[in-house]
Amino acid sequence: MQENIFKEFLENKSIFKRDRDVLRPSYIPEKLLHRDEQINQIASILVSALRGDQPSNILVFGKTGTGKTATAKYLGKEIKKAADSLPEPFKDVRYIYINCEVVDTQYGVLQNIGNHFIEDFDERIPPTGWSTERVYNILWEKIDQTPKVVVVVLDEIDRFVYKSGDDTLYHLTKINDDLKNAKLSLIGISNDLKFTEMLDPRVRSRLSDEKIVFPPYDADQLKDILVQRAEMAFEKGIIGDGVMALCAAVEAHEHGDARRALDLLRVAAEIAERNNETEINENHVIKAKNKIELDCVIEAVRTLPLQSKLVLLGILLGEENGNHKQMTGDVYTAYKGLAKKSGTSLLTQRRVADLISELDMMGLVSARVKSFGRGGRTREILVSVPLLETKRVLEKDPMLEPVKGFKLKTQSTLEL
DNA sequence: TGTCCACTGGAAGGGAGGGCTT
DNA sequence: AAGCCCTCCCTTCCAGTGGACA
Repeated sequence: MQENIFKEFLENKSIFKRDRDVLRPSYIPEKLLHRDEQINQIASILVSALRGDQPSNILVFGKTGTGKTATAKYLGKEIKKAADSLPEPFKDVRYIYINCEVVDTQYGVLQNIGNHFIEDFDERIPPTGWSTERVYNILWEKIDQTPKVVVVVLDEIDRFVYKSGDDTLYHLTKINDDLKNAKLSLIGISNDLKFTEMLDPRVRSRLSDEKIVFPPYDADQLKDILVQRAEMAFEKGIIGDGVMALCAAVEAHEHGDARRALDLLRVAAEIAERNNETEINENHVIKAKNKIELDCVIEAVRTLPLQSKLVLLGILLGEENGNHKQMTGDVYTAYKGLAKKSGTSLLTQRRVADLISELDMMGLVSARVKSFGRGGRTREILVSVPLLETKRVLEKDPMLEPVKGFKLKTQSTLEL
C-alpha cells in the first residue's frame, strides 16, 4: 500500500539548489552581464534627477530578451538607493515603471501614474468613469504639490502608441511647461525601431532626446548569463558538458533572447528532474525546446476569444481538407458554417479579415497578401501550428461543443 | 496598356458595458 | 435616475491595389 502519494516524489533529490526563480525572466540579478555600456549611458542621463534637475527623455530600443526591462528595473532600484542617501530637497525621486502591454490605454497610463501620488485610497483615480482631461489635471496637481523628480518608464511603448495614439505622450512630454515644483521625464522602451514614425513630430523630437540601443546577445554572452544563473540555481556537476553552450547556441541562432535561453535551461532541468535523473544533458534541452514551443501554442490557442477560435478552426479544417493555401474568402466560408453550427453571432468578412491578421501576428497562421492577377488580391493563409494538437485544444472549449467533428464541404479545394 | 478581380486597409461611427457625477 | 465619459468590439462604406490576362 502507498503510505503517501507525495512521499516518493519528495524523496527524489531536487536538482535545483534553491529557488528556481533565479531562472525566470522576472528575476533581476545583482549584476547584469554585458549591459555595462547601456547601463552607464542611461545612468549618466538619469543622474540629473539626483541633482534635482530634469533628466532628458530617453528612448530605449532592442528586441525581446535583450535586457531592456531588466536594466530599467535595475536602474530603478539603484536610483532609489542613491536618492535615499541624499539630503532633503533631492531625496524625492520617483521612479514609476508601467508595462504598456498591461496598461495600454491613455486613461490607464495617466491613472496609473496619478495614483502613485495619491496616498488616500478613497481619493484614488477610479479605473474608469472620469474624463481623461480630469485625470490629467489631478495627476498634474498631485505631482506638483512638492518639489520632486519623476521618471516614468513606459515599457512596450510601441504597443501603447499603436493602440492608443500619441496624445498622452504629447501631454506628458509637455507637462514640464506647466509644472512649477516637480519635473517629469520619460523613458520609453520599444522592440520596434520604427515606431517613432507613427508619432507626431513634436512628440518625436521631445521624446527622443537620447536614444539607446540594446543589441541582441551573441552566443558567448548568452552562455555567460546562463552560467551566472546556473551557479545560483544548481548544485555543481549537475549540468552536463555542452548543455549551456547548446542552450546559448540555439537561442543566439534564433533571436539572441536571454529570456528564452533561461527558459530553455529551466525547462530542461525540470524535465530531467521529473525523470528522476541527476544530470541535465543535451537531450533534455532538445526536449525542452519542443515542449516550450508546443506549450506557447497551446496557451495562445486556449485563451483566444470565441470568434477567433472559430476562425482558426475554419483554417484548420480547410488545411485538413487538403487546401494548404487558403484565401480570406475560403476561410470566411468555413467560418460561416462553423458560426452557424455553433449558434454564435456571425461577424462580417471585414472583421474576420482583421481576426486573421491577429492570428498571423500571434504566429498561429501565416497570412501574406498576394495578388493573383485577375484572380484578385487577397491573403494566402498557411497554418503554422501542429494541426492535431491545436484542434484538440479548440475542441476542449465547451462553446465549441456543437462543431465537434464538423466537416467542410470540399468544393473550395476542387479547383486544384 | 488598360481592365478587372477579390480583397485590403483606413475611417467613421454605433452600441454595449463599466463606472463616475450631479 | 439621468447624463457623461472611456473602452472594446463590431459594422458599414469605400478608395486603393498587384498582377494575370486580353
